[in-house]
Amino acid sequence: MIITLKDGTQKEYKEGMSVYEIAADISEGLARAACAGQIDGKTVDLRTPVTQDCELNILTAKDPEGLHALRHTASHILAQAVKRLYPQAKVTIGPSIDEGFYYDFDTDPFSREDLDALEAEMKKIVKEGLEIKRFTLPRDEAIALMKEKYEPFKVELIEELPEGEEISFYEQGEFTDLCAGPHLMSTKGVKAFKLISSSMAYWRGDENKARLQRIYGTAYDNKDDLKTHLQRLEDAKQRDHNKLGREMGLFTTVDIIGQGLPLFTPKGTRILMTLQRWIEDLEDFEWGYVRTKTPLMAKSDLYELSGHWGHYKDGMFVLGDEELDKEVLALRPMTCPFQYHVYKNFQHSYKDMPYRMSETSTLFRREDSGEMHGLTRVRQFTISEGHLIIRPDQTEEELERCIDLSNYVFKTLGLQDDVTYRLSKWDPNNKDKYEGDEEYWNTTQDALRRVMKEKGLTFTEAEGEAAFYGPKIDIQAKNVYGKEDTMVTIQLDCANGEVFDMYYIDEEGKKQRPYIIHRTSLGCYERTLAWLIEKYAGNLPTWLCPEQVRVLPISDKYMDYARSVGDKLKAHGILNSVDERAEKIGYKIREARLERIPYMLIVGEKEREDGTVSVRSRYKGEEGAKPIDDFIAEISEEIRTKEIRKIEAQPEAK
RNA sequence: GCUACUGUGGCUCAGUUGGUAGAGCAGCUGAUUCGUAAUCAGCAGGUCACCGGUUCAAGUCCGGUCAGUAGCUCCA
Repeated sequence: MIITLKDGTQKEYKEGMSVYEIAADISEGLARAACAGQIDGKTVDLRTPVTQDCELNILTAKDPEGLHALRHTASHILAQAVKRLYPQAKVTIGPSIDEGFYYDFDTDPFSREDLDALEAEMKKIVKEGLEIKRFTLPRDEAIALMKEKYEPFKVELIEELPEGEEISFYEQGEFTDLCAGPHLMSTKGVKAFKLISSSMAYWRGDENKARLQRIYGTAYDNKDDLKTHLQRLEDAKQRDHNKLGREMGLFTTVDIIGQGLPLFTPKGTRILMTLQRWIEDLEDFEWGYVRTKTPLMAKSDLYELSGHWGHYKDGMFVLGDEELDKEVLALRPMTCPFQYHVYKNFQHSYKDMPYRMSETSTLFRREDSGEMHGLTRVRQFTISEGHLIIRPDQTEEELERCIDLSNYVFKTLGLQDDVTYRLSKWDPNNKDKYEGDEEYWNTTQDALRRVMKEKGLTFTEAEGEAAFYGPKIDIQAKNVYGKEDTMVTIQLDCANGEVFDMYYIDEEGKKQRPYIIHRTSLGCYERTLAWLIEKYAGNLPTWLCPEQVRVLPISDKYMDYARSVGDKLKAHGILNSVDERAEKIGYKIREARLERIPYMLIVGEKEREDGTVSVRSRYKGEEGAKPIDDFIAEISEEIRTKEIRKIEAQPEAK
């Protein structure tokens, strides 16, 4: 058979040679580095026999799939170490993930000391250089083997495999695990690894099932990559908005006020207001929205009609007792039905459509106590909410415009490269959670999919992530720890027009049902602020800074001039303060840098005489003296265009 | 909500086997009036998250509550 390698060279081999044998034939070094193979684009185990002409690629830890195999092997080594130190522990599953691997065990919780001991045991196993052997068994024998080893979770997994499926096992020394592979040839290939943390996880992600102990780790084929990875985790902690945002004095939380209820300081509020004013003006003046202001609470009757009472009551703050009180109110977890009633207040013609409503909307959601995190998951938050009441024929055009708007917003904030798109679908196996039938969901999901394809977006599809009334386009972003959050959501809803008896008058004077698009443009302000802090490590673009310029007089002889500079900046709408303290100029500069002020204007005798300011910026460092009006013109332009400038002179970390 | 860990002045931390709180930074006051990454001195600030228990004695031990962190589950 003829094998075509990655570089295009062709070689002839005897039929049935394994991927590993071919790698060994190419070079010893390649065989040593090999983690997996790829036959005609399909990732395979190194032990896989090659039976016909094909394109063969030997994957090493430099390839993502190769690294996955290595980490998967690392997870098996972990499992083996756990079985050695805790023979009563039951193994479950242990896949590789983007950042490393994990393995879930049914056993007692692990402490950090336990993890260190396991790490030491893993090092031993790696050093033992155990050969990893693969074998397959028919179903009953596979079950028998796992029963013999008292591994009930594995038995359950095998029982669920479809009839006739090849059931493979990997064996290394005394440890055998049910596994589809691929794996390295020997445990010694896992050259650098670290156990990161342990925590609880539910068997099959179901909170009613067994509680397992999950150990997270990461692994590489060399120590340098591991070191880089661990360093990156450290650096990420420094950018964590929950730490940095507090350090910068943007927000705080107070025990006695409650969980998930952040307080914004004047500085933090300034940033939020800058964002909010920008979004409101953008929507109202450029994107054809009308603004509403609707109540923060409503009678339970409203939520009963909207379906939230049935689907979401546990997530709402309910005021009053249904049993005792005549009237029960609830704080709103969304704005939908409120805006529907604004629409219903007027009779609309087909010519008025689309009717695009927007609201800077504060919402309340009773998140479980373990769910809160910094500014990204809170109980009270404000979003750039909006509902577009549209004719069905306008669906695609309006969906596209919603995507365009949020793309424009992200681009302006410099965040467009960090987002991924997701089509959030219903779960056909869990119909109770959703309103509407199969046909409704297929039609609406198809519409969203079509729009995303037309926009040329790459996106993933996720079952069970839809709203109960319709599917969503979710725009996702990751925080510094790699955890994903929804930043913007665009939802198609063809059902609530009927539920709320909304209509418009068509060309023939007849009533027609509109469709509804639920959408955000920037999403949640708190969450966006968190994202910005992490993205820019606190060094926000000038237009978003709560203090854009600080005026630093050399001594208080020049204080009057400094104040006049400050006033002049203020008159031009430039946020600034004058440092009036009797401190050395070097000290004042240091303070301003630590506070991440983009521009410092230093004024003294020379400046007072010739009407200039000495500019020091975080972008260019020392910029020299220039006329104050020139500086104002420059910074005004930067703010007006919302320019994102790359910071060259990094402020010193504390 | 679940599991583990954590909780000392605004921030970062110290506090030995339980003997009754300490530093740096920030703050305030005074002095210094200064040319580009920390001027000097002094002062003030804590019922050691909260509640209860053990003890002659608890920041230190035990229980509960609240809050924080990671992960799980959830996120209309």
